[in-house]
Amino acid sequence: MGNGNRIYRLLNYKNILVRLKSIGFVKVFSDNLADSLEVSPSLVRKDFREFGIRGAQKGGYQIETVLEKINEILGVNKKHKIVIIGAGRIGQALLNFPGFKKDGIQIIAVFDNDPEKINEEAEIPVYHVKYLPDIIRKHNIRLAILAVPENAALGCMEALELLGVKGVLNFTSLNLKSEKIIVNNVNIGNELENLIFSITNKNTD
Amino acid sequence: MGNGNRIYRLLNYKNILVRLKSIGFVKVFSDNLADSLEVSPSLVRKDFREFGIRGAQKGGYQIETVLEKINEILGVNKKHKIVIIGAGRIGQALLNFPGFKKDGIQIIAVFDNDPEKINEEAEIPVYHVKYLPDIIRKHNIRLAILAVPENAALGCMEALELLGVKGVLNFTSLNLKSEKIIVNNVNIGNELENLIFSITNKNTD
DNA sequence: TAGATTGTTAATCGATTAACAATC
DNA sequence: TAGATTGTTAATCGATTAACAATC
Repeated sequence: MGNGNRIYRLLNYKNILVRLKSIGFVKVFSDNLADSLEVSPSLVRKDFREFGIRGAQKGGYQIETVLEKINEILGVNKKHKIVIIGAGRIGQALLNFPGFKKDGIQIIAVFDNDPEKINEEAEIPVYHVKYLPDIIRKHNIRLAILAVPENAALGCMEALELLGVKGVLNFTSLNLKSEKIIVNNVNIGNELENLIFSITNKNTD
Repeated sequence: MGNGNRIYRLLNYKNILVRLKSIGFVKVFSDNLADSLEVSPSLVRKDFREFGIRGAQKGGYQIETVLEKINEILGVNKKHKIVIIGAGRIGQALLNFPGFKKDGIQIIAVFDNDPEKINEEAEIPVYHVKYLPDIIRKHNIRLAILAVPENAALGCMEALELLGVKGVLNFTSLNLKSEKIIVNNVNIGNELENLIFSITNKNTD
């Protein structure tokens, strides 16, 4: 945990600020952001101070400045090359996911072990998984998205560890951990079950 | 927040217990689960007590009993009928998502406004979105998965509110809120950016 | 019995909020 | 100036852990 939630808040601030900017806003107050994210204004100011984002005592925060700083903090100013492992439905959905098309994110290749899925001539090529080491080394790739069937997940993780990959976004239902790789587990099944719990136990006030 | 994290832990306990059961285990100790989830044994015991799951002072917890209780708490013993709005790549990936095939989850229909995507004869039919009200009322549906383009998200939410839907699992990049509906926002772009932050700022200890 | 594990209370820890002086 | 907002400290709140009596 630590300041884990802070980063998610930062991402939310960013989304709001991008929208505000697009409708011509220039300044924003901690109060506005607090309302929108349902936290206290103190927390917004504290978050900003934590990352060295400074406001003006009277004029609030300059949206442009805050956005630049947030992008710098998040590291999205730099190019990030990623690969997707698994060209099944989830892999393909992620390949075309609009949220990955922005910022510095560049999908280099997709991998699968099904010959039918291979397409080395595509704009973003789909290679057989046996070429994974070559491509990762050639492009010095540090990030991988894992969208394979559950029974292939551990094997992929081992390969990625050996190849020196630094981060994995894991869409399999296996809760993966690694000493060498930072893993972010996205468990869609759990998200649905959590929602089911919430509507079942909703406090009807 | 509140006990929000507690439910996610419960889902993780469940996943571990299912695996333990499948390899023939009968009992489990708070210590084992604590190691696996990287929390303290006290917390495991506290979580269980909170939901009325009792162990034996010497013999730990009966896996079968705990699983039944967890499923009861999560409400997955009951049938849950859901619809998916949006038959694009994400919608289709979710339609075939293995994690949704289990438990009491039943996907009734998919909706889209693109005539090319309509397929009313499929095993899980894809209807034009104009039939959304009919189907929701007919099947008394309380859960919807939102997988539409960003610009259609707010309109869908309004419709779902009017139709009395109780919960929405939102895959659009818009952070949705509602007075009437419990919304669980799954922002895949944010998850990737969070991972990028983590590998950029990793403390190399 | 001795040993081990639960159930539960008290202590700790960290995150969030309230409050307010500084200042534009 | 008066009013409003930041920056920051102290207070609060809640979640987690430590500790240990109860007990099998």
